[in-house]
Amino acid sequence: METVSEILAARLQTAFDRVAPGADPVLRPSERADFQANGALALARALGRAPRDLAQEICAHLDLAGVAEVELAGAGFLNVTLSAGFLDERLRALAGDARLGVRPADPVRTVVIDYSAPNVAKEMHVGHLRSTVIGDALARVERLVGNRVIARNHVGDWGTPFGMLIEHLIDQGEDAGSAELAVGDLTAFYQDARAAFDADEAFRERSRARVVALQAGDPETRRLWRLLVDQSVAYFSEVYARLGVTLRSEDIRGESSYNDDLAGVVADLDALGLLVDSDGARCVFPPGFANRDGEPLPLIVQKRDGGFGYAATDLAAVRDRVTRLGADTMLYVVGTPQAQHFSMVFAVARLAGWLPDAVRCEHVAFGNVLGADHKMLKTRSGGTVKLIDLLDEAIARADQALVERGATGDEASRRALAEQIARAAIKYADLSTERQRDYVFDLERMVAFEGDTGPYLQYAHTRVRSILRRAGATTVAPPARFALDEPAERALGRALLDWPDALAATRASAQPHRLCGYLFSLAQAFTAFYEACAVLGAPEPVRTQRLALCDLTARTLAQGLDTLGIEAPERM
RNA sequence: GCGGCUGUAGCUCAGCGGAUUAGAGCAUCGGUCUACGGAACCGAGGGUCGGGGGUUCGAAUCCCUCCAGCCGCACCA
Repeated sequence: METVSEILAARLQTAFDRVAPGADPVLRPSERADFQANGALALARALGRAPRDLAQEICAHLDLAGVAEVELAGAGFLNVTLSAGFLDERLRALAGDARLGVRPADPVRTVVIDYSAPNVAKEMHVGHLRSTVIGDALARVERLVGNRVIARNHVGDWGTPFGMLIEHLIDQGEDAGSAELAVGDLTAFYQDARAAFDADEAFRERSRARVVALQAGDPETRRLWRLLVDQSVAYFSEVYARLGVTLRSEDIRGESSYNDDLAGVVADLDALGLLVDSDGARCVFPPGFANRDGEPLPLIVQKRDGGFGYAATDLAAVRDRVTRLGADTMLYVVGTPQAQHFSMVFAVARLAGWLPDAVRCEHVAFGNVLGADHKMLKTRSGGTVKLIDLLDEAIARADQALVERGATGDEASRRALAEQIARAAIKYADLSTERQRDYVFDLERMVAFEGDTGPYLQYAHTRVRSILRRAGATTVAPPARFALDEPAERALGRALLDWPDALAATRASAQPHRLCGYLFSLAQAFTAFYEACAVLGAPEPVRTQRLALCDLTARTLAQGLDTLGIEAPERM
């Protein structure tokens, strides 16, 4: 079904086109009405006319019969107030739509989302939290609209550290070593390897030789490497499961999976005449990038020693995703520090013709997670914070809160609920800020049930569900009409109709915090309605109408939370 | 030095070129209760939107400049 804003936009466009073809009506949500169209003001300047007169003229061409009332206000704003009949019609359509007004993508597009990207034999820490949580939310958003989503987990599984890691595995004994990795004690494993490397010249020598053997494809070395990778992947899968993240092991395409393509990337760049030899390194100099001395900045695809840089891997991945996967959109959910790197990689890919203009390719950058001191989040001893420790801490706090509030039921189900709340707390806190900013990690606030938090949204959902449970009906009959006589009813109805637009805004900007903001305002609209309007005790036909509003609210909240990767429990 | 990101209420954050009082949440203070979960709701106080210029009828929003913080700037990913 068409969304409310689409219907309005189309009608307004028609009117504006009559006055100035192609002029943007500048339709926006309004605090003074349901929507406002500000386009007349900008247009007035372009045409050298008086804004109010122009707005008046547009108004005369505007046909909103059966949709809304328009009022000319201020300097030339068009205030749009949706009519009761129109709201009724749209809500009845919404109530009968299993998709809650979200149109399936047509045509279906292929969206490749690169996210999470932990390193083999290294702990998953807070640095991976944002990529994992944001990427997974974006993947869910795309799936919801019906696009074909291909998740790519660009795991760090290659490079010089693996010589050292494999030698350490040998020293430790395969069984002991892999056991340590399997239980997720990756920090110790990596640090011990590092310590040996730093302390022992013989170990260093072996490590270097091991890297050579690995790259040469020595079978025994590859077997040991595979062991490291497999153990780590098993651990990652566990973390994803506990976090409620949809990444599967099939989504993993480690850096190593592009090894066979790297020589081809270099050769093709060379054939295209883009390759420049600089101090022995083979580089591409995309225009518009300068180093600290103002010289052109290279993207190094092949190092002086013949090894390939990560730029080569990223270029190979771009090519693979465009040509083999057929990507229409590619999102890279990677931290902000890599902005320049990605912008160079994309620029080179475009130069080489591997990235057609029609393919949207975007670095979905995000800021750091900070501690209470506003510095990068670290443990008290200064180490990195394990992702899983963060989750455990949140679970403990959520569980404690449940106990304090006298949660009933057995310990196992309470614990399960605490885990749902903890996931909601952590994910919502991460997703609800504009992603480019750094944000302060404060468990106390995140787990709180008050305010703009994940648990508050879950709670709002349980309250709606409670009403529906008491009503006893498994399916709520759509009313013959939504009267919406109470202001709180009307506000809730309006909020429900906005869901597809909120989703669209989230997609266009790759900003999950828009979805969070929408859900929070929906929850607030519901609680205001809840305070003002009795549902079960209301006389018919109001009761049926209000029950339908409750049903839509419950479905929208649950759907919205699910799209953020957050569960919506029935009770809490 | 060049480039990027950030700077909005005591704290954490929204804010789409617009309309008297720049919004939320938390915290503070004051209210609301026999409906359906008070883990709620309503209200109040609290802001030179980092500073200064400029464009505009109109700027937190666009442009310039300065300040502060973080990050990047050739063979680690």
